Amino acid sequence: MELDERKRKILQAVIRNYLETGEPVGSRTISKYTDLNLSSATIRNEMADLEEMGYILQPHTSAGRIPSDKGYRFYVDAMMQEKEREVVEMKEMLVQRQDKMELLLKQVVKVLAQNTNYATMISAPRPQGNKVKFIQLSQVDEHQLLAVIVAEGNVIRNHILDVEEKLSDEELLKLNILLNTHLNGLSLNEISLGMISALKQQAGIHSQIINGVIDAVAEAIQVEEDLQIYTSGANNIFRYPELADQQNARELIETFEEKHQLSGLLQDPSLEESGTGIQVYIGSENAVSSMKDCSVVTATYELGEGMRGTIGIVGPKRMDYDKVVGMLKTLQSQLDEIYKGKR
Amino acid sequence: MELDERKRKILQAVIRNYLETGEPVGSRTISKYTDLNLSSATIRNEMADLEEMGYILQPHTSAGRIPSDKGYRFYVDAMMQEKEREVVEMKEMLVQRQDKMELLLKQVVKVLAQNTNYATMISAPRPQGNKVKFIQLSQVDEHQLLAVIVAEGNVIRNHILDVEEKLSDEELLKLNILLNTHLNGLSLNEISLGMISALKQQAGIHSQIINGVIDAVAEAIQVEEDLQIYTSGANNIFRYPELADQQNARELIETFEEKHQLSGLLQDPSLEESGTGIQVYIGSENAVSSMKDCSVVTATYELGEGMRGTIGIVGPKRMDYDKVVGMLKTLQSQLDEIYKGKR
DNA sequence: TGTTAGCACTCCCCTTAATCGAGTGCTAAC
DNA sequence: GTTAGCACTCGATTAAGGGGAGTGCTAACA
Repeated sequence: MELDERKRKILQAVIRNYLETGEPVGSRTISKYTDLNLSSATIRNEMADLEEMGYILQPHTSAGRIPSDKGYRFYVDAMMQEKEREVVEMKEMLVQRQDKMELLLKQVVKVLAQNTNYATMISAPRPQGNKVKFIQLSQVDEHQLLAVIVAEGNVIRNHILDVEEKLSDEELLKLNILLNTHLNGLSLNEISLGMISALKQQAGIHSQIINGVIDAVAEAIQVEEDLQIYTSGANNIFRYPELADQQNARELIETFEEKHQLSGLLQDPSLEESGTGIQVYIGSENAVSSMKDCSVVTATYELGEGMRGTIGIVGPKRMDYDKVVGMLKTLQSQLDEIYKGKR
Repeated sequence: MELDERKRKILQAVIRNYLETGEPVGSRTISKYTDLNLSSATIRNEMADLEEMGYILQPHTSAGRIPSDKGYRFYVDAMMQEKEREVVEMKEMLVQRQDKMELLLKQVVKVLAQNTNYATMISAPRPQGNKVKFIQLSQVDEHQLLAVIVAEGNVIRNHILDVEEKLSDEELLKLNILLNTHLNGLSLNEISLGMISALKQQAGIHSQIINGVIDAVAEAIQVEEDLQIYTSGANNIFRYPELADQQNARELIETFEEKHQLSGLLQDPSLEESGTGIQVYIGSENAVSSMKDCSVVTATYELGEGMRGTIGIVGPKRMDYDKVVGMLKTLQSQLDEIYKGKR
């Protein structure tokens, strides 16, 4: 059987309607809803076909139809094609551009959650380069040294080191030069144990300090395995009865609290796959079991210097894909602008 | 009417039983539960008295009794007195002492949530001192300066500044000395506009940089109004039917997502009030409306150098106060030890 | 005077039955 | 190919009824 124009229209009408109401939709509704001027009986025939083809299904006999995952998939694919052009102007919510990355990300998910009424999540952009760019040791007070390590992508890490006694300015300068000349431009793999012991030797009595610095360096430039994830609006799931029953709600909330479960969805930022970096997972298409009744829309964003992260929206399968995709697109460009404006 | 020994015992039995089961408890149960050797009829008489006195109440006629807020209050107060002595050894979960404060706090709430099956929260210790301790400007690359500000309590803030052109080492040194001599030891109030313009004048062509530094300083030493709050185990509320209905659950989850609502509970760390720094809010005793059916136990902890934060547990009114208070006490001492071990 | 047994009564909760109605599939006519 | 009509299905909602836990009260007992 083929999915002709009329079937497509009916399918779309069913989905649209279901997106709005959350209730199974019957033939009579469609008959009035569309401009096809067909009677409910005809619609019924077509719907029976659509069901046979797997695009829609009945929760039980003599209920209306709801879209199947396959149906949603059809709808999303169709919509995405249209979406390719427009990048709407989004509200000026991000206007006060925060310098702190963390605050920015938190704000983004929050605003997004408020505007969409879905649960949202974002992974912090992870630097691709992970080389030491700059190291600075300073004496903070009698017994404390401050080590600042700047890695590529301006990832900064501070580390307080305890020392027995105050270093003189010359000693400090020497150590700084020593560290910078040897470590700058190196990645984690390139720092060998041999090099470290050589450093220690040159540092003489301050070899202990080298240890502390190396630790800090390692921490700064290693690609963090568990990416930072921020979430917001998890409570929105209560808006959707089909997600809000005890068991389900609890699992979902837990997933959002234990953010590591989300990393699977937010990892792998491959801008290539679809041209826009936007992907839609419907129902069991995503691997997180607690989200098997949800849809997840993710978008890869870029924050300059090849720093990439992923932003995601989790909602019911009947989510307003149209709006969500639009928002994510806007956000992508906004984030880009923020980065540009920032420096 | 007076709360004699027997009444007290019965009240305690009612509460204990209710804590376990979550069901209203009847006279017959108490008659067997306690070692008073009284018939259910006698218990009934006493219970009627207790109800009249406001310690317990009936959800509806011909149901058992449940503790009122006043009843809980009695129970908690009585228990706290006993509790004053013991500080149990807690599991060695915090053994791998984290250097990063953030990680430590996250770990603490998580472990606590897992062990208690309640929702938990913690506020990061806020420094009392808020004076500049040390400032360091460094050239990171051609067009970027790194400003590091260390405030008292070793609160460190980094700030990347853009500059037109590279500064020479002498210039940098001059600026560093300028900044440190003028700003060290000052609090936010003590940095006047006059001082800033004087600084700018002395900085000459680099006055723009001063602006950036001042911004960073302000950010570093201002007492953060909204304290950092970490939470965990909010999903645990689903374990308790009396909290888990749609409306309630949603509000609670939201409260835990929007952490700022929690700050009221975690602010004001006054170790003085009760000797242990542990406080219990029952039902509407706490100000957060979504928690009117919950009890909240908070404990002030100290992480050295007068840095104080608060840790809190939110659960049903029938929470296991005994266990919770014990845990919090242990935690207090553990955190203290961690701090000591750390430096 | 305090304690207890007994009993009628209350009221929630659970189960079962009945009704309702939206929506279907099928058939026959247009 | 489309439509009207109709019997049918089945979840949802409502109603009724029995069961039972627990109470308050009274009267008897130590």
